[in-house]
Amino acid sequence: MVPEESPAFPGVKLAAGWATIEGEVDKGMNERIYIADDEQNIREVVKSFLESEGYCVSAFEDGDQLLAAFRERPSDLVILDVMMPGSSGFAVCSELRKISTVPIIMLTAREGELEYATGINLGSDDYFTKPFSAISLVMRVKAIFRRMEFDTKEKKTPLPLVLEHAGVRVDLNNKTAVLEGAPLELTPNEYNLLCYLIQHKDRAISREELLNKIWGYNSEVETRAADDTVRRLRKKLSGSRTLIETVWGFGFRLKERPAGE
Amino acid sequence: MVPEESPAFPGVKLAAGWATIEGEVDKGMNERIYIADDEQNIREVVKSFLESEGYCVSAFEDGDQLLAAFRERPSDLVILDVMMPGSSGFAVCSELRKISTVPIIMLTAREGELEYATGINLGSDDYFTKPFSAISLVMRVKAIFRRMEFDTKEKKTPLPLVLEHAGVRVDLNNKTAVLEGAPLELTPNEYNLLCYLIQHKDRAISREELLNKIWGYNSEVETRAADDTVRRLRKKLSGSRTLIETVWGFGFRLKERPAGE
DNA sequence: CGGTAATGCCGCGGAACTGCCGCAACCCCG
DNA sequence: CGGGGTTGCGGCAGTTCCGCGGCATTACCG
Repeated sequence: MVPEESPAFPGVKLAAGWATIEGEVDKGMNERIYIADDEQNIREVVKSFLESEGYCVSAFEDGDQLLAAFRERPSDLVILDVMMPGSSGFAVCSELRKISTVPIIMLTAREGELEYATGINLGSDDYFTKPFSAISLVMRVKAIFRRMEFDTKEKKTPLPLVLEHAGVRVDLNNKTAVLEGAPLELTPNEYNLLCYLIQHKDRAISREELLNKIWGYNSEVETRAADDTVRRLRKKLSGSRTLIETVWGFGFRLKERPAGE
Repeated sequence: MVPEESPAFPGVKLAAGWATIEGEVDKGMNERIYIADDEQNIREVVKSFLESEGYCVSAFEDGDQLLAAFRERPSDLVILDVMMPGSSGFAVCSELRKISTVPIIMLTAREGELEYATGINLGSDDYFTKPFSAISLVMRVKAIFRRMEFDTKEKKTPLPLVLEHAGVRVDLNNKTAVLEGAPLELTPNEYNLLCYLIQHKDRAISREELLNKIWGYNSEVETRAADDTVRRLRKKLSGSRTLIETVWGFGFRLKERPAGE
């Protein structure tokens, strides 16, 4: 990556050393973050830092604008200054909490402003006292997203821990698959595909559905990508009684191979 | 606008009309929760939040009172501060574990990061570092109850004081590890990691889970940090029958090396 | 206040994975 | 039976992921 100049701070190199706080490049995750602060400095430096980590950031001059934008289109995380013209950060926080459980980070000028919240934050997930380190803030943001992802992942763990179909057994706990007793080496995509197919066995599933459920709704892959994974999965399942049929012009369907092949 | 004061707790600001988290409706379950914390703020805020979610909450100023109440009438979940007058949260946790398998959530200040996973090893189910989000805590509580409901039938074995796996023995009392009779020199992180892996042997564990459970929910380390500790632990375990597999694109899994070689 | 251990981060190189391309085979339908 | 769209296949290249050595910082300790 070529060192890029911050538009807000000419002469300040973003990529020199700290732009890549994590070796990760933009993965296209693009969680959206709203930030409200009346100080232009703070807005822009925080925005720059977060954007360099791949987040989609919108900055607002006061909390009311942020609130309006949030009602229009919610974000995945909110950063609020406490001291702002118009509604205070606390008020905005409360308003947000009426309509959402979005994670909120509060920024405050003095330690005392949050004294009542020592140890706990009522509505916000965390708070920072100015002056704060932009890197720390970025880390905290990432930690919050990490925790959220873990929570949601744990939450949607379905009831059956073991899927089985025609000699193929998939253990959701181990993330392992077994074919007639022999372990089956599957890549992540193949594994997810197999799970989804078994959970919807005997049902015709469109390519569109597969792409949405396995590759994600905002995936940019082409339709044929599903074909490839199906093909590779078929190869590894060859010889078993599990069969992935093609539904011509539509998608696929998992069936059990009839006895006399 | 100023956030309303909680009628029950003057000085503690609560937003009017908190949206029920996840919009779930009160099912009238009324699970009972005990919480012990010497800070009144925390007690009352947590109590309010949990009660607004339909739980029956009792708060105690220290762990001994909680313990006494628990012996009198057990609760369905316990929240323990680590730093308290009288018995520490860890001590209370151990005592509780002698008589019950009740889920326990530990709270601690951000300092003392080395003992992050101590609570986990003592049998607590989760670990929060202050400051934490009350909403996150509530979500965690709900997740625990959700999981409990799922494996009600599954009988939890009382937490063993010595973990063993494929020639590796870990003594939770001494915080020592032995490999085939020879003492194993482990750093704190390595020790905690090994404990967690053995306690969840054969299960695929994501990096997020490792970071959350061992480094703490508010930790700011990068995900690759887990890789490093795994690597160093692998090195010390090389030559044993204990194997830490990598689950590509996900995390790790502890297994026993097959007989061959 | 130096020395040692522990820990996390960086960058690299290899390996695994994955989407895409072109082509041939296939299917449906008139 | 022929044509147009669809699907399967081998190969390929770009991307992502992971383990490793090395290094800087921090914590611990005498």
